[in-house]
Amino acid sequence: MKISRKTKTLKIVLDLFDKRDNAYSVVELVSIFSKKMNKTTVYRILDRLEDSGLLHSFLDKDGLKRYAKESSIINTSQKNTDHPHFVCDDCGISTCLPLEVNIPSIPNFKINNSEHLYTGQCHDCQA
Amino acid sequence: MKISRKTKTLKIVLDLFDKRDNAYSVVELVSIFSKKMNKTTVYRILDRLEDSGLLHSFLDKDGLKRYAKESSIINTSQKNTDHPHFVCDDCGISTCLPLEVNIPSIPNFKINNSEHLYTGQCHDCQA
DNA sequence: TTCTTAATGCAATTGAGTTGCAACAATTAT
DNA sequence: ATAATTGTTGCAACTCAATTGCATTAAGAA
Repeated sequence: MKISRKTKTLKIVLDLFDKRDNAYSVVELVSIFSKKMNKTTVYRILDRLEDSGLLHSFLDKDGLKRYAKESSIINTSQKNTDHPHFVCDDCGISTCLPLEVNIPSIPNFKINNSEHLYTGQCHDCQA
Repeated sequence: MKISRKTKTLKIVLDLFDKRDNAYSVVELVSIFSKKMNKTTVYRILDRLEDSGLLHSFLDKDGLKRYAKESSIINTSQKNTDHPHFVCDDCGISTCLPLEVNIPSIPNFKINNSEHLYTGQCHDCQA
């Protein structure tokens, strides 16, 4: 799928992701944009942006969906979704980690996809 | 927390995990036991079993909580929760993978916990 | 400027998971 | 063995992220 119409709301969402490389939960985004667009619209725009390859998503420890720019990982020859993600237990900030993910080969299992989530403290939250 | 009372429903749940080493989603378990106990009871028993260290849990790709025996990983000197999990895209079967998980050290990040989820085809579902 | 249809807003709905509370039953004390 | 204690269960209601149907709006093409 491609983005067929550059609407006002779409630009607002893209602006945020252009400013920062963090990953945002949908809940956060709905709240951030609550005065500017409907919650359903947020969900649908994120969906579209993921389909079109501009964003990617993952689930955090609470099962909440988080989105980040597809390009927000620095070094990547690999498939972009296959990098680990980090979520700070304290402040909730969430980022893509510029790390290689090596998919193990396991007898009798054909692995198509992997998700790697790390949690802990980010730089600012370490005493 | 410890299991203080060995109730009938608790035994029913334990029996299932004793029989098979797979990981089950709570939704599956609620369905499996629907004639024998209330859905809330299933949730609470699983909670208790995890607290007491007999089960561990993780979230699958759909954000559904899955439980498996704490001992269902074969070789382990490491902390039990830190092994990868596999969920078959086709049949949904889910298992713990007997693999080492090496937690990377990343400047400015203190990592306390990691979750690793692989999806693809299990042995039976590969053509 | 008009037409086509993608995109939006709103309200209602779904589904996993949680909570309050009265009733029940596993263990402990008598 | 019986009664008292309190952990456990069932039920109904609820929370909250996410989805859906439908009428309305607006972006881009004709």
